[in-house]
Amino acid sequence: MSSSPLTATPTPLLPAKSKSPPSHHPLLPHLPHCTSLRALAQLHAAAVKSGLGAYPAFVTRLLTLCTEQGAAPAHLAYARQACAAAQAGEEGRQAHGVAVKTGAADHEYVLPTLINMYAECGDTQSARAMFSRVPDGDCVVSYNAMITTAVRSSRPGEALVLFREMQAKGLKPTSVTLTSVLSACALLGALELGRWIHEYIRKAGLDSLVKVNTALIDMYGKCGSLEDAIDVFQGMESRDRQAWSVMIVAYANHSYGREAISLFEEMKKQGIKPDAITFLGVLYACSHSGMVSEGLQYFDSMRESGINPGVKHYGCVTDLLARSGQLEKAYKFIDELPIKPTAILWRTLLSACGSHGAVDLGKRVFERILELDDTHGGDYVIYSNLCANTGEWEEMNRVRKLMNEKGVVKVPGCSSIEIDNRVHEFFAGDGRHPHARRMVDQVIEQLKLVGYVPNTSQVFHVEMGEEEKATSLRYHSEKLAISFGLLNTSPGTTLRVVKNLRVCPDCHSMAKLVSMLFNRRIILRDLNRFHHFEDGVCSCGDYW
DNA sequence: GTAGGGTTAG
Repeated sequence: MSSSPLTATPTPLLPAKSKSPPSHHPLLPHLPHCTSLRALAQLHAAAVKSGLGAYPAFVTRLLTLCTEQGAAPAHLAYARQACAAAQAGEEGRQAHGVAVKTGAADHEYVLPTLINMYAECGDTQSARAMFSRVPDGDCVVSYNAMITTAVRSSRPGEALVLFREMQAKGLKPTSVTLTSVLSACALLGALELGRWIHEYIRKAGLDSLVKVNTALIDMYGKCGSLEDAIDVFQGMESRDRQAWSVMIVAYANHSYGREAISLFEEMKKQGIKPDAITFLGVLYACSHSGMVSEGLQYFDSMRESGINPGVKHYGCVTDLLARSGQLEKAYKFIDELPIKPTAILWRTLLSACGSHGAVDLGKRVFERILELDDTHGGDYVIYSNLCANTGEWEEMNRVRKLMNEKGVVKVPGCSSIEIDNRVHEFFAGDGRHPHARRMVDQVIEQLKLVGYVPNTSQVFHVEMGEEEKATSLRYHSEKLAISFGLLNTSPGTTLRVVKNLRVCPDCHSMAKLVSMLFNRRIILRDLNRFHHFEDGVCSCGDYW
């Protein structure tokens, strides 16, 4: 423990978020009458419920009382929740100040809370400062807090580095560590590591915990191994809503719409009530399996289940309509929504215009997007590609010019491959990664040998004949084809490789081909994360 | 004290 706890007060201070608080806090006058910590907790809960939990004067007063009454570590948690909820960095700092005053700041229960609080307020630096104060040897929970934070901020690689560090120190991971690390694996598509963790979980006897199993299902689902996800799900003794939901999403991700839906029906039969996210999974499943009418029915049935549709549900319905080619209907749907449409909704439609070659509507949609958000590089790319594909060269040039004028930042598309426990990431237009070059070259060669034409995501369904199958396959290929080949090996050659490996015969043979090439299991998936690529070294090289 | 699920995207 440090003898000068004040040095723990972080600098520089984050500017306090200028959320103008309401002039009156109905619960504030009650605070002084709370004579027990329990009463304080209740009042705090009420404040959070009313949305005024982070009202600065309220938080300050709460903290003062906590101090007076000998703040137990748990009370800092109330403050943390309140501060995090409002991203109130300043009030969080006050909570920290209270902790320092009461000598609780270095308490083994308090440090993780502080780490988490700063992380949730976006102050990574202070979170790290707190972490560095954790003495070695008794810091599993603090590690957990850091790992969780990294995962939540989409930095799975960092989470894995911390996990390794923990192990090197001989710290025993808990179920919390393992669920977080599994989430990191899911984000990275790191199946081999995920399996290793699964083995560890079995040996540690943690494989009956619902949360752990849910994380496993999610990891397997996102890493391309649906069978393993099903195995875990079926092996569970009890399943809660979340477990059912992840399994539904896993099916959906693999384009098993029917299975996703029968699971949903089964879930309801067993008396588990779906929530908003379960419905998202169901809608997602429908839109990615071409089940338009079913999707619309489920959308309509949401209110009967007492759930109000949110933007994301609208997004799924837009996708459902647009992907199936009902572009005008999708346009009307967005236009007539009870809420103000977001750029994402229009973007969903724009992307479908792209795959359906609908320039005219695409133009209208593109304009709607620009009204809302003209900083998103992807919109310009999709629209200008659409123009190029339909021969609208003038329009294409205009868009490209516009893009330059606006100085839009292009975030490159990113794909990743796991080879021998190592996740490699590749970025659009960057062919410097040694594995990437070799792989793309070889894959292209092999594809040519079997008569596979690059850039053929549209070709898949053409040969199928049957209308329904054709539509269904188009979903697979459009959704699942990843722009692995954005690494152009020769001018004009774009290769697309399929993400989820067992959706259709074409995809399957692709996967087989790729794994034959390397004689080992390979996972391909797309990630849209931003990483730096310096001196020819991919930052993912350190992950595992 | 720390933990699991969610729309679009070249």
